[in-house]
Amino acid sequence: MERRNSYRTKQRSLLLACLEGAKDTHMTAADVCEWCRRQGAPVGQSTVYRQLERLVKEGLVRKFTTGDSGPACFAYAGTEVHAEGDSCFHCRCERCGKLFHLHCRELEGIGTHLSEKHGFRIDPMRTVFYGLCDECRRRDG
Amino acid sequence: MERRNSYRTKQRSLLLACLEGAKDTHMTAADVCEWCRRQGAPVGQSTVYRQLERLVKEGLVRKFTTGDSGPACFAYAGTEVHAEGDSCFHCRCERCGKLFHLHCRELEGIGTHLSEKHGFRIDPMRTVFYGLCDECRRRDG
DNA sequence: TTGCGTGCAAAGGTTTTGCATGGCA
DNA sequence: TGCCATGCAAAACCTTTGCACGCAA
Repeated sequence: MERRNSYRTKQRSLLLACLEGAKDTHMTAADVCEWCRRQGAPVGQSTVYRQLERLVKEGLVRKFTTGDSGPACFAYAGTEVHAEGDSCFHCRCERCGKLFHLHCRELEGIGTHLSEKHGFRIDPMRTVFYGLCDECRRRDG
Repeated sequence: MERRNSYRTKQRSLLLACLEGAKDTHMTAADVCEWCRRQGAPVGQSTVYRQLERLVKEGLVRKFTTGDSGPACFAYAGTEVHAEGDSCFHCRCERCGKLFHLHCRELEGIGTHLSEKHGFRIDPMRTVFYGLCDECRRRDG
């Protein structure tokens, strides 16, 4: 297998640094774009999309498609939080649209439970819990 | 609790009939639009989107996303009334597309857990678990 | 030098929104 | 009659693509 497409450009490093520096969150393509701009090194959005796609293919970054019609989220893969096989689940608030991620033993149990009792192997990367976040619940009831 | 937003319009019935008549498939908003047109009763796309959204909220219809950046899919969820607080979860196989209903004490616990420990009130109506079903797992690995 | 990567702009496709009209209760 | 729903068109949104230029190897 030949090693193609492997130029190490400034932009690529920048994107990787961006996501690596935000290990406990996830960012949309737009977030990444914005972050680069603020660093004083703007990166074209096509490049952002293309590099992110490549990084996902290479396994350095994980992509979450959240189910609603919002943008996809990306997270650095080289951490505990979003590591392979790890059960990091996401919650989307239907009111404010915010996306939270949850890392919790108890929730990991549901994966096991689903698998053992229902024969269903859940994909945490694709699964998003919809509901109402604490903040919105307090504010609006 | 007042009963708002409950006009029974032709369009609403039509959309419901469309999805009910395609129980074993899923349709995109465009598909539904097209179906209505062929029935000789075209429905505006805004209406399709707005009604589908409402039907999803009411629990009569389920909404899915395909993972790639394609359109969302909708499927009839059944006539059974999902009472408030009822934890009927749905699983969708990403391989074969099949939809499973899960009614299970253990899973009900996650609602409580999310609420108590994470301040997140889950909406089972809207939440879908994505993953791999038993059948596909056996067949394809 | 070679060819991949970049960036701009434009296209593409899906979903949402504003507003006047029409229909249900 | 009083709302709510509809429908058109336009906007908003996210993502992809074409193409010329720039940069890494």
